[in-house]
Amino acid sequence: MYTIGHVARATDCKVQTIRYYEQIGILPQAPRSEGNRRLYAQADIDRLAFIRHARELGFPLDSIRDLLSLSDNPDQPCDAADAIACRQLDQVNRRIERLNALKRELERMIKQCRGGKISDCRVIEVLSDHGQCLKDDHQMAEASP
Amino acid sequence: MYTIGHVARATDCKVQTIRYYEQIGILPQAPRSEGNRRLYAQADIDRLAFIRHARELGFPLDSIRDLLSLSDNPDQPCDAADAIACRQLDQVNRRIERLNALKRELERMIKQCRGGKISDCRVIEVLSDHGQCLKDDHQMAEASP
DNA sequence: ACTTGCTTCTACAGCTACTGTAGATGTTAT
DNA sequence: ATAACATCTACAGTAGCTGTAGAAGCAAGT
Repeated sequence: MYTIGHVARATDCKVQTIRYYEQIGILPQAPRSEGNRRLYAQADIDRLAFIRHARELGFPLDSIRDLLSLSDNPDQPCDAADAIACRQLDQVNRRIERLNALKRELERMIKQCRGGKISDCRVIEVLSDHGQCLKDDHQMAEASP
Repeated sequence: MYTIGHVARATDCKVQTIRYYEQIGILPQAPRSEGNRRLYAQADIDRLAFIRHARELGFPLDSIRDLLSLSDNPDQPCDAADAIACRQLDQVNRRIERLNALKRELERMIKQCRGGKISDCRVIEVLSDHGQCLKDDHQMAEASP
């Protein structure tokens, strides 16, 4: 069993954040020692590491709750899990695409920079790209019944 | 020139959020109409779209400010821009890697699900992966089974 | 046993990045 | 001209932490 401080160090997460996660129910209530200290097992560390990574990737706690429900209830009806997984996969794919666009632009800039000058930075254009993700204003003419 | 409502619709961003961004200086003070309404140009829409995408990807406003400074000051010393771009590129690469790990696991689950049962969901393991990103505590103890 | 020093405890205030609401005023369609 | 809606300012509230205060637990050295 690990102390909260150990868990915090292992996951690069603030002690208060761990207590906060327990409070909002995304981490289980930790059992306590004689002296009322929280005690954690490896599984708790894994769960917390998962939460932290997902948060850093920009997932809101509600999505993370969803994802965790997949591993918390491995016996739930398959189509429910499938729906959650598909929805999340969709999100993940979109994120990867946009990150790749940003990555390419940053690389282009760095390369150009080595050559001497930047002067034309297109980071904005790269992520503000109207074609692939925005309002349906201009693409709803496609599929009407 | 566009109204704030138009900009909000074009970028899928709340009107109040736009005013908030102006207030904290990440968007410029918009010029006003006769009747005191804010007026925006296409460049503002692009900038805002960029900010929104970056936020969705989990970048804090401070990082976004940094990125925007690249396009705001295209004539700044190259090494400063280079440092910012490299730092951000690094972040981006790490995010992409982790998202790919999550993607693979979600795909595995969905595939398995189509086959009938999930029962072994490893989303947590996938993102809590101690080998590639966490504290160096047990990096060396890894060799023992 | 005592003291020093660190960790953990609860409780609560403060922060970032929004989001919602109230009440007044501007703009547009009928 | 009047209704309906958009925008204005100002401020309160929310999510997701983060910091601080003050008390209590615990481990090491004397």
